[in-house]
Amino acid sequence: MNRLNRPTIKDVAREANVSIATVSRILNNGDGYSQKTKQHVLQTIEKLGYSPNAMARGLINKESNTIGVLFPDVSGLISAELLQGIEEAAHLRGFSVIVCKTDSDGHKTLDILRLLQEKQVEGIIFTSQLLTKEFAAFIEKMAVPVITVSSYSEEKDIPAVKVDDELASYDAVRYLLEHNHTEIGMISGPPTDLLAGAPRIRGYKRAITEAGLPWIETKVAWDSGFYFEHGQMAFNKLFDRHPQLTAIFAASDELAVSAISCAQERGIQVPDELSVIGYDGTKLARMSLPALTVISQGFEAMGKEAADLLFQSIESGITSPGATIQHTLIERKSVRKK
Amino acid sequence: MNRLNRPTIKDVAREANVSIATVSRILNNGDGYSQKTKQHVLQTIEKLGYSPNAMARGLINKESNTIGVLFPDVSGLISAELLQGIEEAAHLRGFSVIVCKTDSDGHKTLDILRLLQEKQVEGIIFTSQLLTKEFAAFIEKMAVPVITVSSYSEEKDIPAVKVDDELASYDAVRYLLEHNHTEIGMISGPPTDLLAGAPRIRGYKRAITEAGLPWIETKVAWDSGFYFEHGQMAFNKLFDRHPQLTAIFAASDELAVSAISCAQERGIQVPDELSVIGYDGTKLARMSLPALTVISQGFEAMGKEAADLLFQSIESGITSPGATIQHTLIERKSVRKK
DNA sequence: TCCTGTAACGTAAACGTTTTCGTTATTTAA
DNA sequence: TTAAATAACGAAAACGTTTACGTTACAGGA
Repeated sequence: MNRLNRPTIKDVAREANVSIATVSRILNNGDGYSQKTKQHVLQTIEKLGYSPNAMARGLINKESNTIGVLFPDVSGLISAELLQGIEEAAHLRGFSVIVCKTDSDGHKTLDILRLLQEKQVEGIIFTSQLLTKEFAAFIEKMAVPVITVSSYSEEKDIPAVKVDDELASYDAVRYLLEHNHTEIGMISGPPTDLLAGAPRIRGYKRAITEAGLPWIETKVAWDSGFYFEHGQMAFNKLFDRHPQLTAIFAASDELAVSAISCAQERGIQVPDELSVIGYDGTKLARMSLPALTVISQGFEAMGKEAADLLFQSIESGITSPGATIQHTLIERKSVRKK
Repeated sequence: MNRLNRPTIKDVAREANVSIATVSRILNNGDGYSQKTKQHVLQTIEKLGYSPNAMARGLINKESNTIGVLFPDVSGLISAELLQGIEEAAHLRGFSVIVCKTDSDGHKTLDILRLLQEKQVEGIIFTSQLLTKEFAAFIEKMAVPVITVSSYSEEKDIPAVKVDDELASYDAVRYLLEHNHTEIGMISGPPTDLLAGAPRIRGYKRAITEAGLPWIETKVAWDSGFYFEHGQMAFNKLFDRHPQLTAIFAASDELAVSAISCAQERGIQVPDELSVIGYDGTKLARMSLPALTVISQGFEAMGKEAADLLFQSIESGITSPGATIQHTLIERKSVRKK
């Protein structure tokens, strides 16, 4: 008996007067036993409360039925909605998901990868964080499929599931332009952020210049991130220099909501005097006041898609090509209609 | 060589001309080897890129270094913030966390428990869902510690980490009373919800009656849940019957935010004409407009506390007494100051 | 000198499974 | 009737570890 006093397949075999091979065959519904013994064994399994040990099983089958998911931070809506989709897809396949938080710390990330390797995960989903060459090399040695979500890799041939950030931003600003805005500012993430910073700024710039409007660098402002707290300073920077702005494109839902708050503080009405369009399309956008018009990434579906692709890789052994997810524009109440 | 061509301890031993026992001893820094062989073995480990197999290790040690966490739904801020705390605590102990979503489905929940049992998790955190006798019986047989969070069990002796919902609600309504409100309505969850419905209504009722105000049943309204979508109907029910209300206690952040939206729709100013106090204290409350005054449960800290208690149980073998978390009232801008 | 102690290993069993071979007994075909 | 096929099992190896136990070699004490 083990420490936990859990019955093993041996206990079942002994109790049922058969060999462990027979019990195993019945559990995996192979063949090589009569219906009578099957019933009998099933009954003693029930009687003893036996449950197979996935570690022993995995040891011999070389499978853990587990994947690992890495988030820089797990406390927000983006990770939550992604996880919802991932868990859903995993559960359908009988897989479990181990959730890890990296704190965007390279050292910790490597530690986590090492841990996941020891745990024999069969695949890895890497979200919202640059997959560096170092990480890629490590995972390469792990010899399990990876897929990045809302990210990409320094290394080629790592599949990615993401929206086209530049195009999505372009569409957001186009929408503003189509509603007769010409004084459009942007609250962005840091331009040094190659994942969600720079590309969105590029989209903004392209839409502006294509519309024949002057490209004015100070019309895009940012702080150090994409959270609500980062919005305030950026908003103030923006409006101190450009009080004439009539529209803002914010690079995240939280930044957009922050902008609305700041506007209100200055007595600027949204959307009457200032239109705001967000980016992400989390549940927060629906709950904003006024409800936020956004470019939606559809995180839950994205998570599901990523997991599905990962499982395809796991089963087929061939690395997925990835997928670019179609963003959508959801019209709500934060942009003044023309 | 295995399917993944990963080197095993045998490969290391052969390459280094020692026995696997020696390699194992070095890896677990026991004693019984010279510094010279240690260096040599470490080098060949590095050279081969060897990584121990946690399943084999766990099989013999009877440990998985893994806990399971069950959420009814994983897409919201509450689960996200809880998870943040849980993951943090687990990682410190070298544990991994498997996240499962039950969809509040009893059958699925049992399936998941079975799966976690097979995976040999060493503990279970059960959140925001009633731990029925059936579940408790199953976990009892698993012989691993459980702890409920924001919930409780039909069975005695199951430790719980939660705030005192009734008291917290009482405090919320007291706060409203102290700010000279006498016409106070409540947007609640369904009173049939024994976890977060009934107790919060009780707290409301107690505060009202203790203040000498009449208990009017129609002043508490609800729909089928605690989400943003559930708020609208409840708000309308409430205000159609009681347009004189000057304050609302909402049983969740989302319901509170929903109330503010609905009020705005009716041209009611918050907080000038209507004060709103929320319950939960997620990040959403900070981002609301006006920023939401709330009873905060401190989910991240709660998750951490629950995990810490669980690990104590795992290590000591004795079942935790649980803990009731102190709620706090965070004053922001959604309640009119007296 | 011989004995004892200890450092530095190696051998092999054990963990709980799956699976490849047997090995029976029974049925079927000729 | 007999040979061959098949159904219904059991024995044992294997998966990658840890660990109890045994063994060797050498140092030090008497």
